Amino acid sequence: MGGKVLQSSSMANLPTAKRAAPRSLTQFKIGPPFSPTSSVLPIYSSTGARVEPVINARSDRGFDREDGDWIGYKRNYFALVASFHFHGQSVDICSTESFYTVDQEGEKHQISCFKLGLFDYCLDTGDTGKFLVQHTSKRDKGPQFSPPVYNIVPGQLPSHGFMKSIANIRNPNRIDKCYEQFYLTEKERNEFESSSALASYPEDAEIARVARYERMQFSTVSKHFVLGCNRKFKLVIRLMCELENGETRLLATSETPCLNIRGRSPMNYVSEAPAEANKENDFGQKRKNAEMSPMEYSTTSFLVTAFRRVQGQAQNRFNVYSGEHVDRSNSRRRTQHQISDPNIDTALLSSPMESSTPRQGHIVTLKLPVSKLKDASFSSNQLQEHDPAKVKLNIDGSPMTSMPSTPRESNSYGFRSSEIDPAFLQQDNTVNDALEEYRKVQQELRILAPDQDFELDLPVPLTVPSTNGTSANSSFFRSPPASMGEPERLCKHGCKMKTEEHDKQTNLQWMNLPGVESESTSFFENNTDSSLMRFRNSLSKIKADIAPVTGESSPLSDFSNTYTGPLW
DNA sequence: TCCGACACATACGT
DNA sequence: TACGTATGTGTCGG
Repeated sequence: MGGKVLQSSSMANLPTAKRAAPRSLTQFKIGPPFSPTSSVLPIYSSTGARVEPVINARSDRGFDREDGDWIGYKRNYFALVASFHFHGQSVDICSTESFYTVDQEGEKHQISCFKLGLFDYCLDTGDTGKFLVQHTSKRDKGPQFSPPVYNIVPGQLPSHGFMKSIANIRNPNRIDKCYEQFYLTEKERNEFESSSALASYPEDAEIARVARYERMQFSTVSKHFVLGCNRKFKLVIRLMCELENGETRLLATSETPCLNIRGRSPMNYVSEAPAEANKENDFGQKRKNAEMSPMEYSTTSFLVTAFRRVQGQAQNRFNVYSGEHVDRSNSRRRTQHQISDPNIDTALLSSPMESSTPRQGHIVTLKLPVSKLKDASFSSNQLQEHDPAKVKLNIDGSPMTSMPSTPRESNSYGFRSSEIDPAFLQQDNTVNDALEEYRKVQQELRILAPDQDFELDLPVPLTVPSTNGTSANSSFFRSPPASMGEPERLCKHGCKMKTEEHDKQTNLQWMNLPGVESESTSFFENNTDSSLMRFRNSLSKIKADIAPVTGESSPLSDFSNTYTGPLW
């Protein structure tokens, strides 16, 4: 691990997964960085209709629930899958439809390609893109990469059970087949309408349906990882697009709740009795259960630009979000374990200057350079809340992942809809209710204050098409191209042995594994995404501002009671 | 105290 | 069932 330079373009030592021809890093390089005030841009189809992106993501390995906190270990791997789709649209929309966006200046830009990436965000320092590394299966002996940024089309998130079942496959045939679930085949990517988005995707780069991140670690190499001071993170999925001019823009983000990343130091166990932490070797590193535990965090395209206009609170983005993610995601743990209150915990850990814990204060104060002390002091009482609008997109992404990977609904290899994450399939009702509510309220706002611009960005996670989608007949769901030929069947000694019948049997057994059936992946248990709650709260504020002016009662008064179901 | 490097144990795929 | 591999983590030393 240590001492190795992060590689972004090498394909050496990767597993025997099916891969596209090597390509240059520049094809994956993110374009110019955002200006600090840039924000999430809307997406429109060629007809001018607004389409709402929904990000679905889940961690299948590497994080544990402990005393109400999410815990990860720097030494251990974590895994994550992410996909996106457009609300109410088929996942094959990119083969028939094109998209454009409109920037802050009102300028229209054609979208040539969608991209999706995984980024880290350090709540203690506000740093992003500095800590994640991806290993190959060779671990210390292999190279390390920055997490890749995928060229991606809409897709369906595979279930935890499915991901579990393919976590360690080594059979080349299975790997090949698996690869075809996660990436468009040659045939699929060649079947599109000339005016569609898919026509403008890079020809020489893979196109993913689902972004798969395996063997990920929070790097211990980073110089920024100072003495356990930076240990609270969020993982952020960003849906981006590449414009015709080559620039990259942000379209939506989804993030985890606060993750407490433990290193090997006893400092990372401050919420435990020191003696307890030191009982275990290597400073309390706990042996982890080998069972993969799922962790879900769906969603969000959100924004608050409207509130700036309506309420005149230009800085409200931060205020609106501040603390809310943390509070909501940890609401239950707070009542049960005060010591694990993320804010209290953070105050101790990230405030060396004010810490009442001699060990921490002593260590950090001694070793932190002045500049770092200055940086650390800001987080004495609160974390640096992640602001998706203030991201830097000039972070290189490795073009490679360690494994190929995602299931389609059904194909010639027998993948079934049960391998799609059930949570992904259950979003419709909740989200449709929210969407209807949103439209209703927006209409009200226009009536109440016609001279105001109430162009609210929809913050709700949106849904997959349930019945009217064309997935079943989509070119995205066809068999892999014959040109790929029949994979050579070899035994472990390299002999061509397996018969076709044997292969079928093997695949059937694989598909019938108990773990393959979908299981609950409700990781954040309806608390994951606070964007809808924020949205509703903010609408209420708008209502409160407007209602007195108009002096009329409004259905808006009942907004908070309109929808009482789970938000996500 | 941190962390790279190596070693070992165990689970799992074939 | 043997074998090889992936991964969690124990340990040493700089």
